Amino acid sequence: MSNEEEEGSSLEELIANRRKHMENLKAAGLNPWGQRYHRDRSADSIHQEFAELTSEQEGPIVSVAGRITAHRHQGKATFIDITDLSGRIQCYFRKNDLEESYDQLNNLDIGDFLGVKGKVFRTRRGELSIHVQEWTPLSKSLRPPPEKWHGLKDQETKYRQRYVDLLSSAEVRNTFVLRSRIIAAIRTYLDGLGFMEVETPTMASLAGGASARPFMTHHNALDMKLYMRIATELYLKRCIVGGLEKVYEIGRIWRNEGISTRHNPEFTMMELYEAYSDFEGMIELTEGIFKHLCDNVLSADTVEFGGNTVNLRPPFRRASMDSLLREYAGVGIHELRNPDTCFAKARELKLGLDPKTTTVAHAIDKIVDETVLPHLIQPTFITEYPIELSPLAKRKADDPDLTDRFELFVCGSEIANAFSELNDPDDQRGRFEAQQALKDIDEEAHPLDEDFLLALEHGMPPTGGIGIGIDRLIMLLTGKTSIRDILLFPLMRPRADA
RNA sequence: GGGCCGGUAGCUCAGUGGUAGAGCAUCCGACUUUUAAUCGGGUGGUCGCGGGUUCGAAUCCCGCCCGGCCCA
Repeated sequence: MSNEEEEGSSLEELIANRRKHMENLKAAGLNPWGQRYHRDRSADSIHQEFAELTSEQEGPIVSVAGRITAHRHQGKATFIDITDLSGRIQCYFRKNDLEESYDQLNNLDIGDFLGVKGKVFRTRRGELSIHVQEWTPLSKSLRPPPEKWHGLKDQETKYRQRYVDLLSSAEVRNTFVLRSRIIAAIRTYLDGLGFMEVETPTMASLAGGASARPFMTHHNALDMKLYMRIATELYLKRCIVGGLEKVYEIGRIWRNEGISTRHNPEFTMMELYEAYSDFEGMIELTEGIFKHLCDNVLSADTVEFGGNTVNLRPPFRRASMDSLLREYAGVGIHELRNPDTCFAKARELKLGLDPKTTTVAHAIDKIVDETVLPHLIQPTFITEYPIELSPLAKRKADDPDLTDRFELFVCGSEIANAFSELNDPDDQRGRFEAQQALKDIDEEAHPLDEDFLLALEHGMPPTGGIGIGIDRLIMLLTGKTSIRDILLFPLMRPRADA
């Protein structure tokens, strides 16, 4: 042909082309950046509603809006696929019907937003479509989307530019829709049980309630050091002291640790406290949540995760840490609480732990990780944690070296952690002090929280509490083995040249 | 922090020492029920960045950046 301009397909030229189309639309009196648009159907609802429509029949006039995901120009007829969050619908444009506006279709590009109005019909080839009578540009996409068939594969771009990942993949969109539904279902379930959702500080002068390194920040006006929270536990228990009885919080937690397929520095935790309950009550509650999710979100009892089929329909297996250690490590929990036995076992397992820089609690944790967890594919409550690992949990009545606590593991991954809450302020002070004694070798030791002890001295009823790692749970329910695939915008190093 | 793998056109990928390729997208042309539309013709590259070896480097060597997987 004889175009005077240099035509090319470098990114700059692709953008220039789209800008030219934008100008052409403006010149034709069409606004490429659109206005509010009334749509009376979603793409999927049309497929639902007119599933039985035959090629001989004619449906009503409908209006839909979405992104152009395919463009099949065929002389005096054009097919354009419009995709919205619900799905895709094909739109059919004829020159006879549209007169001069038909020619303006040339100025639409894949990726643009478009509103259409027309009659529902079924094509010769059997595809339900909209015979367009009116179309309205809603927004221009000045940059080209990923390839239509293979989509976006590059992991780095998928994470750095998640919007591109989302707009080019219904599967990715569905993962995040499912994430939202899971969290909504948990709220619905807890609200139905009479729990109230509360909000506690994400920044405070102390970061307690868990073993982790916090992020630090600074408040200018007060000129004070602040920590980002690593758990919600100690504030939620203050709520129980105050008589709120049944509280939960679904909120962001920050832990200053490495990044891996299971760790992002900020993540979401659900913590819940119920007065007059205990860890047994938390088992019932956990199983209730899973049952609710199976029935209302998954509509299934099993999920595929990392090559395993996991049955999430309660009840789940319960096993004490002692029995599991005896079975898989050949040593009981009471023996392991002895530092000599513990580090001898660690050496035997080649865990590379140095007694001078490692606490017994950490060593026991590692031994369990190494020997027991790989065997726990199906949901399993590990119960009766030793006191060293559980500085905020109530002692077992018949064995004060153990606690009324459990953790729920699925596919070797911790999903929940719960216990009967320690409400004896003197015992709690002792536990905090024991943590302080470890500070030299364990920088993640719990800080001593005087204000929390003051609260306990006012009296906290017997209470059951639980924390559920929402991201881990969502990984499990969506079958994603990397946390980055269920976080919209995972933390990335900045690009040097971008 | 360590090991392995990867970074080439807007996207998906070939190319392992001798003139940078394909498909899709894009541009031009044909085509009034197509659908990964089809057919014909074009355009498009700092081969992640920086050094080195070589007559010659996307390719070999060294360093760095970013990402993935595994390990600690």
